[in-house]
Amino acid sequence: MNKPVATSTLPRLDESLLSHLPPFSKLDKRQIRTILDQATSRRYDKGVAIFDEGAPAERFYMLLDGYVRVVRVTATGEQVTALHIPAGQLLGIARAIGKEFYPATAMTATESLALSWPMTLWDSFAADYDGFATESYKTVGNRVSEMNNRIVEMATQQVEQRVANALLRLINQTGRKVADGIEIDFPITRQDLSELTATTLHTVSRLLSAWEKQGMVQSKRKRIKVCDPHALVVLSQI
Amino acid sequence: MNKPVATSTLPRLDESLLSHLPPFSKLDKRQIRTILDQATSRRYDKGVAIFDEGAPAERFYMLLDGYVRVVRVTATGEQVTALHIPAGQLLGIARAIGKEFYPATAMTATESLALSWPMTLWDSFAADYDGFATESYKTVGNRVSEMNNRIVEMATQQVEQRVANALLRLINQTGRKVADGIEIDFPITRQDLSELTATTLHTVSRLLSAWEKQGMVQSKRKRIKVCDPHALVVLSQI
DNA sequence: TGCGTTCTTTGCGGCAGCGCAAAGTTTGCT
DNA sequence: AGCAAACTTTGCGCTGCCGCAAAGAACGCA
Repeated sequence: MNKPVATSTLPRLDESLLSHLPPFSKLDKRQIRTILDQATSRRYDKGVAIFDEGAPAERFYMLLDGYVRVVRVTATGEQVTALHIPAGQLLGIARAIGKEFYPATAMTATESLALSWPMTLWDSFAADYDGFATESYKTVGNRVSEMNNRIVEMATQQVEQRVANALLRLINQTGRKVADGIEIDFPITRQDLSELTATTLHTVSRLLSAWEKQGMVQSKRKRIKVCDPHALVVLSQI
Repeated sequence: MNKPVATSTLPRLDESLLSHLPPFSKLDKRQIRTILDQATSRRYDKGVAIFDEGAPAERFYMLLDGYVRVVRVTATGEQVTALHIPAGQLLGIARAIGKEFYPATAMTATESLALSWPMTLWDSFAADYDGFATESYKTVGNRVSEMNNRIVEMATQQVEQRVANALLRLINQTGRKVADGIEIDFPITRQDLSELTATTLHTVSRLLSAWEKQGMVQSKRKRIKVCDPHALVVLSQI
């Protein structure tokens, strides 16, 4: 779990970075300027931790580019991915749920770019900026819903259905239209998918092979393209 | 899913009902009086829904007595219990996570008593009463943590360990010391336990039988007593 | 007290998916 | 180009757990 090397406050962040994102979309230029001037911008390599589970929640983040996996590690060292977070969302908002320590590790799934602020600014943002608190709580709400869904899924569905669901969620969140299908637009391994669906990389590999034979997906190393989303939906709803 | 019959505002609610509960503990007598005067008190039979998944989130609740299961029902009618909520906690606080509809069904596990307020009061409570909002968010945070734990558990542990964990959680939350062990102080069936741990009542029954033979638990109809919690801890951590 | 309902126990067969193993493929590095 | 590391595929045997079934035990009600 190697930390990123350099912290850099870019000379001048453009206001358009934030102005269209929900937690900030109600603010005027001057407010956004202020917020940006307080922010630290940092680039992260792929596969590094933005913050670690259990560490003091000293900063909160806005993911500007890339994808982040929210991961928990078990006593025996296995990783379980709780969520995928796409660009444009807040991250590490422990303060919004009254936590002083990060409850999970945030790991970049691709090279990523994020702004961050000291957690001490959280309360002033919430107080000063209209809609900021509300939108943050909505973010929490969405994640709660997603976790809820995953619990139900894992409790009631078979591996094949869970993997189908995970793929569908991924192409919904982060899908990119290509020639003959929708591709997950970041590198994702069989291992990653297995950690998302509580199975093994072997089983995922077998499933993808089978689906490929049926023309539902196409995959190569770290790339998965869904050709027939509808077939997956059908599969997932058995 | 039969609804409770009678709504009754009791003649005079005692302030001590709320004064020691975290979301209200920082308030003075006059404030609590005001809050109580706005509250509706209602008794619920065992096994009824306090509110239903998907319904407009029109009220929020404080569970004064009893136990509530937070349940989601799948397309095929199976029930999955996401959480158990003991007395003394807020319930149905959809507003705290920016939701307009209840994300799950709250079902009483025992006869219960709850106060409730119209959701329109949520914002004024948050604005007027010191600590109310913060404590509510902490409640959300704790539930997020618990859900997270359940996801990890279901992803990595075997049935035996999950059931052991569920029992331990139940005796921690709602355990009552008795002669030679700790008893879960509300009626819980094998079926209930299986819905908590994503398995079948048969498997739960078999496990309890086996554990009883080893002297770790004692159980009768709807009652489970843990005699050797430590042994369960050991089991759950394999 | 007797009867229906709800809950629990136990046996048995089957199979989904895991664990292990080994070989094949792609990528990055020097 | 050549090698190591990372990722993927596939086969095979095993087993934990489910599904089905059926009987037994406890409770609630008339």
